Amino acid sequence: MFTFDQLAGFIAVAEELHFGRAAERLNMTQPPLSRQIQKLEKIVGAELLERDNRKVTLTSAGEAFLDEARRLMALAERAPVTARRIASGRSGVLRVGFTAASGFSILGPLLGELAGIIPDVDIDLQELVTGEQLSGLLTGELDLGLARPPFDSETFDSHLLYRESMVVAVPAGHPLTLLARDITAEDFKDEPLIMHSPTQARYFYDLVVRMLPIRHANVVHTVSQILTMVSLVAAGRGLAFVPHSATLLGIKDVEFLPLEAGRGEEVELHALWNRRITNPALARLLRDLEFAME
Amino acid sequence: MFTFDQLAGFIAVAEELHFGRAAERLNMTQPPLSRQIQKLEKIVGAELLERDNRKVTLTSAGEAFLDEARRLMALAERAPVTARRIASGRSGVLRVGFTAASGFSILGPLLGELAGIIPDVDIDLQELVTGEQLSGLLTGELDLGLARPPFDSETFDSHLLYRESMVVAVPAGHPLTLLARDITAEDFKDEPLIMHSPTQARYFYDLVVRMLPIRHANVVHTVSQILTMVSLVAAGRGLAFVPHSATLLGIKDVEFLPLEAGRGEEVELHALWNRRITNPALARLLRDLEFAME
DNA sequence: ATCATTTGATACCCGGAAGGCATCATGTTT
DNA sequence: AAACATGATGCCTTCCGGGTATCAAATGAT
Repeated sequence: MFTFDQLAGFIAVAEELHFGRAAERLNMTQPPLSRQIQKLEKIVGAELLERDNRKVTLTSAGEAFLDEARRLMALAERAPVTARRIASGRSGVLRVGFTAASGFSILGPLLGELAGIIPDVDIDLQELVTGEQLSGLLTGELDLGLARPPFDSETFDSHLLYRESMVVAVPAGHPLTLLARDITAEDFKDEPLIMHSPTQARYFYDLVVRMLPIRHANVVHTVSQILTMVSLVAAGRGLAFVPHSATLLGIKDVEFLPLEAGRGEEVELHALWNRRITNPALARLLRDLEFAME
Repeated sequence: MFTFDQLAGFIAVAEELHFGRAAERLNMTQPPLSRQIQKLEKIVGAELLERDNRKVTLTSAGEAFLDEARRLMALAERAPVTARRIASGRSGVLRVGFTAASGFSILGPLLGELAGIIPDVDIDLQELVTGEQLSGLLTGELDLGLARPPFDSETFDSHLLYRESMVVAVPAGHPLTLLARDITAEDFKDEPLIMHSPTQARYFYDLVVRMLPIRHANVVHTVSQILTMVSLVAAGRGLAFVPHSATLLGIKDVEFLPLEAGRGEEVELHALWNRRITNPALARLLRDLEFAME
């Protein structure tokens, strides 16, 4: 394999068409340059220059090789620059997981903010439930998650993004929508309930269980995605407790009713990340966010 | 400037993630390899590998640099070949990028056509996704691409080669294969979907998103190569939307189902090239093609 | 025709870089 | 705690690349 010095030498000679001047340009003397080119030609296996003891010309193979040589040099000069940019967090890829619910509320503004702080970093978005985000953060497939508690604060660091209240999704025209007052637990006694999955959406499940004594009899479905829940409500399969941002989904034939004051616990959405940060772009983001918060 | 040996050393270590094995592969001992990498890191100005006294991992800067290093090595290996070809009297080399999907349909006939128009030009084929082809065309590493929209028509000129319809790839014996009718969007409601990468395979991604109401919930993988998608389908990981030519891949345990008429949008394959043409062989090809089309 | 000039190639020498061997340092496993 | 695994370091030797001096061939002026 040839060396970069040989390429640089060849480029210089090809441009000057004169060994002496090329050598001067390269801050060396002519003899080693001559040998460099000879060696290069031997490695390439083709004559690149025609020496005619009075002038130097490029062969057609030499012209083609000059192209390649320039390309190689340009690439070789750029490579460390990009590597340094990534190491400093100024560019690269940030893999962000988000839950369906957050996608309809905070994700847009958050992306705008990210674009302000790390504009050269590509954001790779993946919609995942909290559990998937946690395992993604552990394996390093994900850099940042937008998810709900609980998660292990030993391994994950986090920042509270916002709280929102829970509301009840009911099919349009349902008797409860006619109530003049806020909803209470009593109102659900005989209503079929679409429940959160205790494994996939543990946070909501625990929350709802805490809010009202469940009557398992009435649980008609257990699902993990808010969107799915609301769709089922729209289809008249029952009621569901969903975070307020679900109202932004724009699903037809569903109404959202506020819960009795005090009973409507609030749910949280956190930005969270693995404490063992490996992605410089994330390190930079967090550092700049710290500054912004103080 | 670093040397090709350092690049080769880095690539070996990055692939083996083990200095000893990498050294063995390079027919050298471990100590000089360690120093080689250290020197390379010093030159690049960034940590490329994380040594943890038990295992070696790539930093994100290292990942990016690995990419560049591979490109450099590939380019460096190809350069002498093209030079020799030209020196041996053939009039040039045309470097053609193609997508895996096009490789199974149009590539064969196209090569025949090229051989008719520019018989003395060697064709250098590389399988690349659309995004890689575009960057290759920009840097001049590629002369001609066979790829799908979108691309910037300011910098690239193109010619539509053909259209084909999309089909659904399902694991053999899947319930949907028993359906007597064509598939509709409703049929996927609860099916895991193997999705195209929004960055690497933007065209397909946009198309599929357009075809069926976003149900991110069911996306199990995002991949960029059609072949990978079909393999994942074969492995029973889910369904996938692929162009009709994927049926030619001959992968076992996959069936392809047509989409409901009207819903199955057609996808396009274009031949495209950089408007700033530098390769005379490409100029000749295009000129002769113009003649043929008139 | 001869000789000075130009320009790339060759001969020879020297310093530094890269590889090999032996060994160290550190973390893991039994 | 001892053996093991694995990357880093120290030291020696070899070889490659650059420098100086010189050669070789072609040109052109007298």
